Amino acid sequence: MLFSQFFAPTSRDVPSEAVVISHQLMIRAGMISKTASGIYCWLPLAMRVMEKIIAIVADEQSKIGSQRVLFSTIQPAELWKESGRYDSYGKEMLRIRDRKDGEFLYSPTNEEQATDIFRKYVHSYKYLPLMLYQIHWKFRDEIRPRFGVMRGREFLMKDGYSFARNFAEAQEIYQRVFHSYINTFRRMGLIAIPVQADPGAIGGNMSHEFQILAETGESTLFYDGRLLNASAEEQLSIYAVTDDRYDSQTAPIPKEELMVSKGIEVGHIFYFGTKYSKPLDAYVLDENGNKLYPEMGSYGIGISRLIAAIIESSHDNRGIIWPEAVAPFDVTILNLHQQDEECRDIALKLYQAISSKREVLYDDRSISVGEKLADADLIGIPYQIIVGQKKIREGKVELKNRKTSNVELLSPEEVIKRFTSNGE
RNA sequence: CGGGGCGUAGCGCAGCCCGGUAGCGCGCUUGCUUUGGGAGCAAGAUGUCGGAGGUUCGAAUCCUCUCGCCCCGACCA
Repeated sequence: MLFSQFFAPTSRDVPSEAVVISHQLMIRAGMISKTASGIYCWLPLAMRVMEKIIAIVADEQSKIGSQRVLFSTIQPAELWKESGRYDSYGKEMLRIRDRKDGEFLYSPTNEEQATDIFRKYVHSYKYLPLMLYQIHWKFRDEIRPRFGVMRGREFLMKDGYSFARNFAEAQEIYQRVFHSYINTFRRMGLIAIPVQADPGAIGGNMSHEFQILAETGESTLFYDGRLLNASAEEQLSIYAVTDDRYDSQTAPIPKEELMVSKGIEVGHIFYFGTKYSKPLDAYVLDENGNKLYPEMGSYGIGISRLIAAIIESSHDNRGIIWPEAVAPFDVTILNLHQQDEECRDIALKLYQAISSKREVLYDDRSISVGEKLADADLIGIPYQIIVGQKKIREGKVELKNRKTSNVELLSPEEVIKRFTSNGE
Protein backbone atom coordinates (compact mmCIF):
# COMPACT_ATOMS: atom_id res chain seq x y z
CA MET A 1 0.00 0.00 0.00
CA LEU A 2 1.29 3.43 -0.91
CA PHE A 3 0.81 5.93 1.87
CA SER A 4 0.07 8.59 -0.74
CA GLN A 5 -2.97 6.53 -1.75
CA PHE A 6 -3.94 5.34 1.71
CA PHE A 7 -6.83 7.04 3.43
CA ALA A 8 -5.37 7.66 6.86
CA PRO A 9 -6.08 11.27 7.79
CA THR A 10 -3.44 11.69 10.48
CA SER A 11 -3.34 14.82 12.53
CA ARG A 12 -1.08 16.61 14.95
CA ASP A 13 -4.02 18.09 16.77
CA VAL A 14 -6.71 16.36 18.68
CA PRO A 15 -10.29 17.48 19.38
CA SER A 16 -10.66 18.70 22.93
CA GLU A 17 -13.38 16.16 23.56
CA ALA A 18 -10.93 13.25 23.57
CA VAL A 19 -9.77 12.79 27.16
CA VAL A 20 -8.28 9.32 27.19
CA ILE A 21 -5.14 8.40 25.30
CA SER A 22 -6.65 5.68 23.13
CA HIS A 23 -9.38 8.02 21.94
CA GLN A 24 -6.85 10.75 21.20
CA LEU A 25 -4.55 8.42 19.32
CA MET A 26 -7.36 6.83 17.34
CA ILE A 27 -8.41 10.26 16.14
CA ARG A 28 -4.86 11.43 15.48
CA ALA A 29 -4.03 8.28 13.56
CA GLY A 30 -7.13 8.76 11.42
CA MET A 31 -8.80 5.55 12.59
CA ILE A 32 -12.24 6.81 13.56
CA SER A 33 -14.57 9.71 12.95
CA LYS A 34 -17.46 10.56 15.22
CA THR A 35 -20.98 10.47 13.81
CA ALA A 36 -22.88 11.25 17.01
CA SER A 37 -22.38 10.67 20.70
CA GLY A 38 -21.09 7.12 21.12
CA ILE A 39 -21.39 6.37 17.39
CA TYR A 40 -18.37 6.24 15.10
CA CYS A 41 -17.28 5.65 11.53
CA TRP A 42 -14.32 3.33 11.15
CA LEU A 43 -11.63 4.31 8.66
CA PRO A 44 -9.19 2.04 6.79
CA LEU A 45 -6.42 1.90 9.38
CA ALA A 46 -8.90 0.86 12.05
CA MET A 47 -10.54 -1.65 9.75
CA ARG A 48 -7.23 -3.39 9.20
CA VAL A 49 -6.79 -3.80 12.94
CA MET A 50 -10.40 -4.83 13.40
CA GLU A 51 -10.07 -7.51 10.75
CA LYS A 52 -6.97 -8.91 12.46
CA ILE A 53 -8.81 -9.09 15.75
CA ILE A 54 -11.83 -10.70 14.15
CA ALA A 55 -9.61 -13.32 12.53
CA ILE A 56 -8.06 -14.24 15.88
CA VAL A 57 -11.43 -14.36 17.63
CA ALA A 58 -12.98 -16.42 14.85
CA ASP A 59 -10.07 -18.84 14.88
CA GLU A 60 -10.35 -19.35 18.63
CA GLN A 61 -14.09 -19.82 18.41
CA SER A 62 -13.65 -22.40 15.72
CA LYS A 63 -11.17 -24.24 17.92
CA ILE A 64 -13.75 -24.71 20.66
CA GLY A 65 -16.36 -25.95 18.25
CA SER A 66 -18.45 -22.81 17.94
CA GLN A 67 -19.98 -22.12 14.54
CA ARG A 68 -20.28 -18.68 13.05
CA VAL A 69 -23.66 -17.24 12.15
CA LEU A 70 -25.02 -13.77 11.58
CA PHE A 71 -28.18 -12.80 13.37
CA SER A 72 -30.28 -9.86 12.23
CA THR A 73 -29.71 -6.57 14.02
CA ILE A 74 -33.38 -5.63 13.74
CA GLN A 75 -35.63 -7.94 15.71
CA PRO A 76 -39.37 -8.07 16.36
CA ALA A 77 -40.43 -6.90 19.79
CA GLU A 78 -42.58 -10.01 20.03
CA LEU A 79 -39.53 -12.22 20.59
CA TRP A 80 -38.40 -10.11 23.51
CA LYS A 81 -41.87 -10.07 25.00
CA GLU A 82 -41.65 -13.85 25.20
CA SER A 83 -38.57 -13.68 27.41
CA GLY A 84 -39.94 -10.75 29.38
CA ARG A 85 -36.97 -8.57 28.54
CA TYR A 86 -38.86 -6.17 26.24
CA ASP A 87 -40.13 -4.41 29.33
CA SER A 88 -37.26 -5.10 31.71
CA TYR A 89 -34.40 -3.99 29.44
CA GLY A 90 -35.39 -0.36 29.77
CA LYS A 91 -34.20 2.69 27.89
CA GLU A 92 -30.93 1.15 26.80
CA MET A 93 -32.86 -0.71 24.16
CA LEU A 94 -33.37 1.23 20.95
CA ARG A 95 -36.98 0.68 19.94
CA ILE A 96 -38.09 1.16 16.37
CA ARG A 97 -41.37 1.10 14.45
CA ASP A 98 -41.63 0.13 10.84
CA ARG A 99 -44.03 1.64 8.27
CA LYS A 100 -46.86 -0.62 9.39
CA ASP A 101 -46.30 0.61 12.92
CA GLY A 102 -44.94 -2.79 13.96
CA GLU A 103 -42.68 -2.84 17.02
CA PHE A 104 -39.02 -3.67 16.45
CA LEU A 105 -35.73 -3.11 18.18
CA TYR A 106 -32.05 -2.90 17.33
CA SER A 107 -30.46 -5.80 19.13
CA PRO A 108 -28.43 -5.01 22.24
CA THR A 109 -27.65 -8.75 22.65
CA ASN A 110 -29.03 -11.92 21.13
CA GLU A 111 -30.05 -14.53 23.69
CA GLU A 112 -33.63 -14.47 22.45
CA GLN A 113 -32.72 -14.78 18.82
CA ALA A 114 -30.21 -17.55 19.39
CA THR A 115 -32.83 -19.43 21.37
CA ASP A 116 -35.41 -18.79 18.68
CA ILE A 117 -33.15 -20.25 15.99
CA PHE A 118 -32.50 -23.22 18.23
CA ARG A 119 -36.17 -24.00 18.86
CA LYS A 120 -37.00 -23.72 15.19
CA TYR A 121 -34.42 -26.19 13.98
CA VAL A 122 -33.09 -28.34 16.81
CA HIS A 123 -35.46 -31.00 18.07
CA SER A 124 -33.24 -33.88 19.18
CA TYR A 125 -30.77 -34.27 22.02
CA LYS A 126 -28.43 -35.83 19.48
CA TYR A 127 -27.52 -32.39 18.17
CA LEU A 128 -26.32 -31.22 21.56
CA PRO A 129 -24.16 -29.60 22.60
CA LEU A 130 -24.44 -26.76 20.11
CA MET A 131 -22.43 -23.56 20.08
CA LEU A 132 -23.12 -20.63 17.78
CA TYR A 133 -21.49 -17.24 17.62
CA GLN A 134 -21.59 -14.11 15.56
CA ILE A 135 -19.53 -10.95 15.20
CA HIS A 136 -21.92 -8.14 14.66
CA TRP A 137 -22.97 -4.65 15.68
CA LYS A 138 -24.94 -4.00 18.79
CA PHE A 139 -26.68 -0.87 19.94
CA ARG A 140 -27.19 0.02 23.57
CA ASP A 141 -28.45 3.48 24.26
CA GLU A 142 -26.03 4.08 27.10
CA ILE A 143 -26.81 6.72 29.66
CA ARG A 144 -23.40 8.20 29.14
CA PRO A 145 -21.25 7.18 26.20
CA ARG A 146 -17.63 8.22 26.67
CA PHE A 147 -13.98 7.65 25.93
CA GLY A 148 -14.48 7.22 22.19
CA VAL A 149 -15.15 3.64 21.16
CA MET A 150 -14.37 2.41 24.68
CA ARG A 151 -17.95 3.03 25.69
CA GLY A 152 -19.84 3.59 22.50
CA ARG A 153 -23.53 3.10 21.98
CA GLU A 154 -22.95 1.26 18.72
CA PHE A 155 -20.23 -1.34 19.09
CA LEU A 156 -18.94 -4.51 17.48
CA MET A 157 -19.18 -7.61 19.61
CA LYS A 158 -18.51 -11.28 19.33
CA ASP A 159 -21.45 -12.92 21.02
CA GLY A 160 -21.67 -16.68 21.43
CA TYR A 161 -24.44 -18.92 22.71
CA SER A 162 -24.24 -22.48 23.94
CA PHE A 163 -26.89 -25.16 24.37
CA ALA A 164 -26.08 -28.18 26.51
CA ARG A 165 -27.89 -31.32 27.60
CA ASN A 166 -27.29 -30.85 31.28
CA PHE A 167 -25.50 -28.85 33.92
CA ALA A 168 -22.27 -30.84 33.70
CA GLU A 169 -22.03 -30.32 29.98
CA ALA A 170 -22.84 -26.62 30.36
CA GLN A 171 -20.08 -26.30 32.96
CA GLU A 172 -17.63 -28.05 30.67
CA ILE A 173 -18.47 -25.61 27.88
CA TYR A 174 -18.19 -22.64 30.23
CA GLN A 175 -14.69 -23.72 31.21
CA ARG A 176 -13.77 -24.36 27.61
CA VAL A 177 -14.80 -20.82 26.71
CA PHE A 178 -13.00 -19.47 29.77
CA HIS A 179 -9.71 -21.01 28.65
CA SER A 180 -10.32 -19.98 25.08
CA TYR A 181 -10.81 -16.36 26.12
CA ILE A 182 -7.54 -16.26 28.04
CA ASN A 183 -5.87 -17.57 24.93
CA THR A 184 -7.70 -15.21 22.59
CA PHE A 185 -6.55 -12.14 24.49
CA ARG A 186 -3.04 -13.50 24.90
CA ARG A 187 -2.77 -13.84 21.13
CA MET A 188 -3.47 -10.13 20.84
CA GLY A 189 -0.65 -9.31 23.20
CA LEU A 190 -2.94 -8.73 26.18
CA ILE A 191 -3.09 -10.17 29.64
CA ALA A 192 -6.71 -10.52 30.65
CA ILE A 193 -7.65 -10.88 34.29
CA PRO A 194 -10.73 -13.04 34.78
CA VAL A 195 -12.87 -11.70 37.60
CA GLN A 196 -16.02 -13.04 39.16
CA ALA A 197 -18.89 -10.88 38.05
CA ASP A 198 -22.53 -10.12 38.33
CA PRO A 199 -24.67 -11.49 35.56
CA GLY A 200 -26.53 -8.18 35.20
CA ALA A 201 -29.23 -7.93 32.56
CA ILE A 202 -28.25 -11.22 30.93
CA GLY A 203 -29.24 -13.09 34.07
CA GLY A 204 -28.01 -16.37 35.45
CA ASN A 205 -25.86 -17.44 38.33
CA MET A 206 -22.29 -17.79 37.10
CA SER A 207 -20.32 -15.16 35.33
CA HIS A 208 -16.78 -13.94 34.70
CA GLU A 209 -15.51 -10.70 33.25
CA PHE A 210 -12.19 -10.47 31.46
CA GLN A 211 -10.37 -7.29 32.31
CA ILE A 212 -7.34 -5.69 30.71
CA LEU A 213 -5.26 -3.76 33.21
CA ALA A 214 -5.15 -0.08 32.28
CA GLU A 215 -5.13 3.15 34.27
CA THR A 216 -8.03 4.53 32.28
CA GLY A 217 -10.21 1.51 32.96
CA GLU A 218 -13.71 2.04 34.26
CA SER A 219 -13.65 -0.89 36.68
CA THR A 220 -11.63 -1.26 39.84
CA LEU A 221 -10.31 -4.76 40.37
CA PHE A 222 -9.29 -6.50 43.55
CA TYR A 223 -7.38 -9.66 42.84
CA ASP A 224 -4.86 -12.16 44.08
CA GLY A 225 -1.49 -11.27 42.57
CA ARG A 226 -0.70 -14.95 42.05
CA LEU A 227 -3.34 -14.93 39.33
CA LEU A 228 -0.93 -13.27 36.91
CA ASN A 229 1.34 -16.28 36.80
CA ALA A 230 -1.27 -19.00 37.08
CA SER A 231 -2.37 -21.39 34.37
CA ALA A 232 -5.80 -20.90 32.82
CA GLU A 233 -7.11 -23.85 34.85
CA GLU A 234 -5.91 -22.30 38.10
CA GLN A 235 -7.20 -18.85 37.18
CA LEU A 236 -10.77 -20.08 37.23
CA SER A 237 -10.53 -20.54 40.98
CA ILE A 238 -8.23 -17.69 42.01
CA TYR A 239 -9.87 -14.76 43.72
CA ALA A 240 -10.56 -11.66 41.63
CA VAL A 241 -13.56 -9.34 41.79
CA THR A 242 -14.65 -5.86 40.81
CA ASP A 243 -15.07 -3.22 43.50
CA ASP A 244 -18.83 -3.61 43.81
CA ARG A 245 -18.29 -7.17 45.04
CA TYR A 246 -15.22 -6.63 47.15
CA ASP A 247 -15.41 -6.94 50.91
CA SER A 248 -12.08 -6.67 52.73
CA GLN A 249 -13.46 -8.66 55.67
CA THR A 250 -14.52 -11.74 53.77
CA ALA A 251 -12.19 -11.75 50.76
CA PRO A 252 -10.26 -15.04 50.81
CA ILE A 253 -6.92 -13.50 50.02
CA PRO A 254 -3.73 -12.88 51.99
CA LYS A 255 -2.99 -9.18 52.48
CA GLU A 256 0.40 -9.38 50.83
CA GLU A 257 -1.12 -10.82 47.66
CA LEU A 258 -3.90 -8.27 47.29
CA MET A 259 -3.64 -6.26 44.10
CA VAL A 260 -5.83 -3.30 43.21
CA SER A 261 -5.92 -2.03 39.64
CA LYS A 262 -8.12 -0.32 37.14
CA GLY A 263 -9.34 -2.49 34.32
CA ILE A 264 -11.13 -2.39 30.99
CA GLU A 265 -13.73 -5.08 30.53
CA VAL A 266 -13.20 -6.72 27.17
CA GLY A 267 -15.08 -9.96 27.66
CA HIS A 268 -17.91 -11.35 29.72
CA ILE A 269 -19.22 -14.89 29.99
CA PHE A 270 -22.43 -16.14 31.56
CA TYR A 271 -24.01 -19.42 32.50
CA PHE A 272 -27.76 -19.02 32.96
CA GLY A 273 -29.29 -22.47 32.65
CA THR A 274 -32.79 -22.48 31.26
CA LYS A 275 -33.53 -18.80 31.78
CA TYR A 276 -34.33 -18.38 28.08
CA SER A 277 -34.96 -21.91 26.86
CA LYS A 278 -37.93 -22.38 29.18
CA PRO A 279 -39.86 -19.15 28.56
CA LEU A 280 -39.29 -19.47 24.81
CA ASP A 281 -40.21 -23.15 25.02
CA ALA A 282 -37.03 -24.22 23.27
CA TYR A 283 -36.58 -27.91 23.93
CA VAL A 284 -35.39 -31.15 22.37
CA LEU A 285 -36.55 -34.68 23.05
CA ASP A 286 -34.21 -36.84 25.08
CA GLU A 287 -33.54 -40.57 24.81
CA ASN A 288 -36.85 -41.33 26.49
CA GLY A 289 -38.91 -38.94 24.42
CA ASN A 290 -39.16 -36.41 27.23
CA LYS A 291 -38.78 -32.67 26.83
CA LEU A 292 -35.26 -31.47 27.61
CA TYR A 293 -34.68 -27.75 28.00
CA PRO A 294 -31.07 -26.97 27.11
CA GLU A 295 -28.75 -25.44 29.69
CA MET A 296 -27.48 -22.26 28.11
CA GLY A 297 -24.65 -19.80 28.37
CA SER A 298 -23.61 -16.69 26.48
CA TYR A 299 -20.16 -15.31 25.84
CA GLY A 300 -19.18 -11.84 24.71
CA ILE A 301 -16.02 -10.14 23.49
CA GLY A 302 -16.10 -6.40 22.81
CA ILE A 303 -14.25 -6.23 19.52
CA SER A 304 -14.43 -2.49 18.97
CA ARG A 305 -13.57 -1.82 22.58
CA LEU A 306 -10.59 -4.16 22.30
CA ILE A 307 -9.02 -1.86 19.74
CA ALA A 308 -9.08 0.96 22.27
CA ALA A 309 -7.97 -1.37 25.07
CA ILE A 310 -4.96 -2.53 23.09
CA ILE A 311 -3.92 1.08 22.51
CA GLU A 312 -4.41 1.89 26.19
CA SER A 313 -2.06 -0.91 27.10
CA SER A 314 0.44 -0.38 24.28
CA HIS A 315 1.50 3.15 23.40
CA ASP A 316 4.14 5.72 24.23
CA ASN A 317 4.33 9.50 24.01
CA ARG A 318 4.81 9.35 20.24
CA GLY A 319 1.88 7.15 19.42
CA ILE A 320 0.47 3.67 19.16
CA ILE A 321 2.62 0.55 19.39
CA TRP A 322 0.64 -2.27 17.80
CA PRO A 323 1.31 -5.80 18.96
CA GLU A 324 2.41 -7.66 15.82
CA ALA A 325 -0.62 -9.95 15.78
CA VAL A 326 -3.07 -7.08 15.33
CA ALA A 327 -0.91 -4.47 13.56
CA PRO A 328 -2.53 -2.83 10.51
CA PHE A 329 0.65 -3.49 8.53
CA ASP A 330 3.66 -5.67 9.30
CA VAL A 331 6.21 -3.11 8.24
CA THR A 332 6.39 0.44 6.88
CA ILE A 333 9.01 1.79 4.52
CA LEU A 334 9.90 5.44 4.99
CA ASN A 335 11.52 7.00 2.00
CA LEU A 336 12.95 10.19 3.49
CA HIS A 337 14.05 11.59 0.14
CA GLN A 338 11.29 10.95 -2.33
CA GLN A 339 13.00 13.22 -4.90
CA ASP A 340 16.26 11.30 -4.73
CA GLU A 341 16.49 8.75 -7.49
CA GLU A 342 18.64 6.29 -5.60
CA CYS A 343 16.45 6.38 -2.48
CA ARG A 344 13.37 5.98 -4.62
CA ASP A 345 14.77 3.00 -6.46
CA ILE A 346 15.82 1.23 -3.30
CA ALA A 347 12.62 1.98 -1.43
CA LEU A 348 10.57 0.74 -4.36
CA LYS A 349 12.67 -2.38 -4.65
CA LEU A 350 12.22 -3.09 -0.94
CA TYR A 351 8.50 -2.43 -1.22
CA GLN A 352 8.00 -4.77 -4.14
CA ALA A 353 10.11 -7.56 -2.70
CA ILE A 354 8.64 -7.52 0.80
CA SER A 355 5.04 -7.03 -0.35
CA SER A 356 5.01 -10.57 -1.69
CA LYS A 357 5.23 -11.91 1.85
CA ARG A 358 4.18 -9.14 4.20
CA GLU A 359 1.73 -6.29 4.44
CA VAL A 360 3.76 -3.19 3.72
CA LEU A 361 2.88 0.49 3.92
CA TYR A 362 5.29 2.47 1.77
CA ASP A 363 5.46 6.13 2.71
CA ASP A 364 6.17 7.67 -0.68
CA ARG A 365 4.83 11.10 0.20
CA SER A 366 6.83 14.23 -0.59
CA ILE A 367 6.61 15.75 2.85
CA SER A 368 9.11 16.78 5.46
CA VAL A 369 11.23 14.15 7.11
CA GLY A 370 9.97 15.08 10.54
CA GLU A 371 6.36 14.66 9.54
CA LYS A 372 7.07 11.31 7.96
CA LEU A 373 8.86 9.96 11.01
CA ALA A 374 6.22 11.34 13.34
CA ASP A 375 3.41 9.73 11.35
CA ALA A 376 5.21 6.40 11.37
CA ASP A 377 5.55 6.50 15.14
CA LEU A 378 1.96 7.65 15.52
CA ILE A 379 0.37 4.82 13.55
CA GLY A 380 2.64 2.38 15.32
CA ILE A 381 3.51 -0.25 12.72
CA PRO A 382 5.94 -2.67 14.44
CA TYR A 383 8.86 -2.23 12.03
CA GLN A 384 10.07 0.82 10.14
CA ILE A 385 12.50 0.56 7.26
CA ILE A 386 14.08 3.98 6.87
CA VAL A 387 15.62 4.81 3.51
CA GLY A 388 17.62 8.05 3.47
CA GLN A 389 20.46 9.61 1.55
CA LYS A 390 23.05 9.38 4.31
CA LYS A 391 22.90 5.66 4.88
CA ILE A 392 22.21 4.85 1.24
CA ARG A 393 25.67 6.23 0.40
CA GLU A 394 27.02 3.46 2.60
CA GLY A 395 24.72 0.97 0.92
CA LYS A 396 22.59 0.63 4.05
CA VAL A 397 19.08 1.24 5.25
CA GLU A 398 17.82 1.34 8.82
CA LEU A 399 15.48 -1.15 10.38
CA LYS A 400 13.80 0.31 13.42
CA ASN A 401 11.73 -1.55 15.97
CA ARG A 402 8.85 0.71 16.95
CA LYS A 403 8.52 -0.76 20.41
CA THR A 404 12.16 -0.86 21.50
CA SER A 405 13.42 1.95 19.21
CA ASN A 406 16.31 -0.37 18.44
CA VAL A 407 17.87 0.48 15.06
CA GLU A 408 19.84 -1.92 12.89
CA LEU A 409 21.91 -0.86 9.87
CA LEU A 410 21.41 -3.38 7.12
CA SER A 411 21.82 -3.69 3.39
CA PRO A 412 18.59 -3.69 1.39
CA GLU A 413 19.17 -7.36 0.60
CA GLU A 414 19.45 -8.23 4.27
CA VAL A 415 16.23 -6.40 5.01
CA ILE A 416 14.42 -8.19 2.22
CA LYS A 417 15.70 -11.49 3.51
CA ARG A 418 14.62 -10.62 7.03
CA PHE A 419 11.03 -10.03 5.98
CA THR A 420 10.62 -12.65 3.29
CA SER A 421 12.35 -15.72 4.69
CA ASN A 422 10.08 -18.07 6.61
CA GLY A 423 11.92 -17.59 9.87
CA GLU A 424 11.10 -13.93 10.43
C1' C B 1 -31.57 11.57 34.87
C1' G B 2 -28.87 14.99 38.68
C1' G B 3 -24.46 18.38 38.83
C1' G B 4 -20.86 21.30 35.77
C1' G B 5 -19.16 23.22 30.98
C1' C B 6 -19.08 24.16 25.62
C1' G B 7 -21.20 25.11 20.41
C1' U B 8 -17.55 31.00 15.89
C1' A B 9 -13.40 27.88 8.99
C1' G B 10 -11.29 20.80 8.82
C1' C B 11 -8.84 21.16 14.12
C1' G B 12 -7.49 24.40 18.41
C1' C B 13 -9.22 29.07 19.91
C1' A B 14 -10.05 34.84 20.38
C1' G B 15 -14.14 38.21 19.74
C1' C B 16 -19.55 38.32 23.52
C1' C B 17 -19.26 41.66 29.54
C1' C B 18 -19.71 47.32 26.94
C1' G B 19 -24.36 45.52 19.72
C1' G B 20 -21.74 48.56 14.23
C1' U B 21 -21.74 43.17 9.88
C1' A B 22 -15.75 38.11 11.82
C1' G B 23 -10.29 37.21 13.28
C1' C B 24 -5.62 34.33 14.95
C1' G B 25 -2.66 29.68 14.89
C1' C B 26 -2.41 24.92 12.69
C1' G B 27 -4.23 22.45 8.45
C1' C B 28 -5.69 23.07 3.06
C1' U B 29 -4.57 25.07 -2.44
C1' U B 30 -0.72 27.08 -6.07
C1' G B 31 4.41 28.28 -7.19
C1' C B 32 9.55 28.26 -6.00
C1' U B 33 13.19 26.71 -2.49
C1' U B 34 13.88 22.73 0.99
C1' U B 35 14.46 17.49 3.17
C1' G B 36 17.78 12.68 9.04
C1' G B 37 12.59 14.34 13.86
C1' G B 38 6.18 17.66 12.64
C1' A B 39 10.39 23.07 6.86
C1' G B 40 11.00 28.51 4.43
C1' C B 41 9.17 32.47 1.27
C1' A B 42 5.16 34.32 -1.67
C1' A B 43 0.18 34.22 -3.28
C1' G B 44 -4.71 32.16 -2.22
C1' A B 45 -9.48 29.46 -0.75
C1' U B 46 -12.78 28.31 3.29
C1' G B 47 -17.84 30.62 7.82
C1' U B 48 -25.90 30.03 6.94
C1' C B 49 -20.95 32.55 14.40
C1' G B 50 -25.58 25.08 16.22
C1' G B 51 -31.11 26.22 15.09
C1' A B 52 -35.78 29.13 15.69
C1' G B 53 -38.12 33.32 17.50
C1' G B 54 -37.71 38.19 19.82
C1' U B 55 -35.53 43.32 21.09
C1' U B 56 -33.02 46.98 17.91
C1' C B 57 -31.84 51.39 12.50
C1' G B 58 -28.34 47.32 13.20
C1' A B 59 -27.25 40.89 16.80
C1' A B 60 -21.67 36.19 16.96
C1' U B 61 -22.61 39.80 21.00
C1' C B 62 -28.80 41.21 24.60
C1' C B 63 -33.65 38.09 25.79
C1' U B 64 -36.68 33.42 25.17
C1' C B 65 -37.10 28.62 23.46
C1' U B 66 -34.73 24.55 21.25
C1' C B 67 -30.99 21.01 19.32
C1' G B 68 -26.21 18.99 19.78
C1' C B 69 -21.58 17.87 22.27
C1' C B 70 -18.13 17.09 26.50
C1' C B 71 -16.86 16.22 31.80
C1' C B 72 -18.32 14.14 37.07
C1' G B 73 -22.05 10.33 39.23
C1' A B 74 -25.62 5.73 38.99
C1' C B 75 -25.50 1.36 34.37
C1' C B 76 -22.68 -1.75 30.89
C1' A B 77 -18.98 -5.62 25.93
